[in-house]
Amino acid sequence: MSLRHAILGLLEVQPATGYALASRFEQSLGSAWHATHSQIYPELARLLDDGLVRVAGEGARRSKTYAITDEGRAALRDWLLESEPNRATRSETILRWFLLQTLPRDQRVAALERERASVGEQVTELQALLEVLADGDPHPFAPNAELGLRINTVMAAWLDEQITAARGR
Amino acid sequence: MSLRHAILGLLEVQPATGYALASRFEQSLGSAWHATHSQIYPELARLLDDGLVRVAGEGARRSKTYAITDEGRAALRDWLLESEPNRATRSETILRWFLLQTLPRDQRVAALERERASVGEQVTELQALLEVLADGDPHPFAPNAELGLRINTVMAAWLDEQITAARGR
DNA sequence: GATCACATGTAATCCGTTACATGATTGT
DNA sequence: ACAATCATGTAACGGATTACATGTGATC
Repeated sequence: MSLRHAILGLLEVQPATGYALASRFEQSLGSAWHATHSQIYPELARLLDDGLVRVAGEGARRSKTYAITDEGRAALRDWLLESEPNRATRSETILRWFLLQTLPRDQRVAALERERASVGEQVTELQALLEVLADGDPHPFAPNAELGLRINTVMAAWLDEQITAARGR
Repeated sequence: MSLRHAILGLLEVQPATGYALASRFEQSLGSAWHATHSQIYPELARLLDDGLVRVAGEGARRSKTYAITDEGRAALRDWLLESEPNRATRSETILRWFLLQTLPRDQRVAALERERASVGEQVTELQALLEVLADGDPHPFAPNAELGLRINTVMAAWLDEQITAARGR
């Protein structure tokens, strides 16, 4: 149940509304896990039911701000330290790259070049994000962007090599 | 529908039984996509229904060997070249690493060290696999292991830095 | 007054995991 | 005989995506 713990982690940093969680998900955890409001709201209701979060305040536009409880903190800690990690990863992007190797040379080169451009954009975005983060006060999830940037950098280098290899025949 | 195209990609390399596909999934595509026989068999039935694969032969133990059809090749090519890629990634491992930053220092260091050991093992396995692949005749999916190795290497370096940073306070 | 961003929910469908269930062949 | 591996399937459940649906507050 990763969604549950991702939400607890975000709330541990700071209380938030469901809506705010949806955006922070993308900003902070986007390169590792993804969720939209239609998953987040029902899960918040379940977390409330289980006493792992509480409603810390209600604001404008019927908004409810949720905060993690001590029980929630214990559940997060337990998951991080006691549970057996699931090491599986899922990346449709990388699956595509692998399957491109079944295509004829010219089609493969063209597709690899499009992928390379896309990863280049990703790298640029992450570099910009890191500069913003370097200015503001230190954010607990700042290292996430750094890891994302480095992974994207090796992916770009791999694509470059694949392009060179596919062209050079 | 990534599963469908992953199967088509594996069959494009070589015809196989559902059982063989399940093992090749792990070997060749494991670091990008994961599937077990309970997904593979029903999907093969659907692919057969849609004319994207055919039964190329039946062998011992009621086994059926499937091969990709021209229609299947066209569907794979279309997906790779014409469809909008889904760039989302999902890694419970990296999510964990991010959430570890919510833990107190000593617990965080211990957990990071366990993660570091696990990535170290992964790196060793991939290096061994690459040596095996370097011997045999060139396999279309050999570059996959190389990318996996490089990503794991930057992850190991990142963990090392996190450990140093967490200790040094 | 219109539009945009904030804000919350549900329903239908699809995909993935885990568990159940069975049988054939090979090697010891 | 027995165990391991090969081989194929189904069922139940849970998680994720997409679509539907509605309302509030701020800004132009």
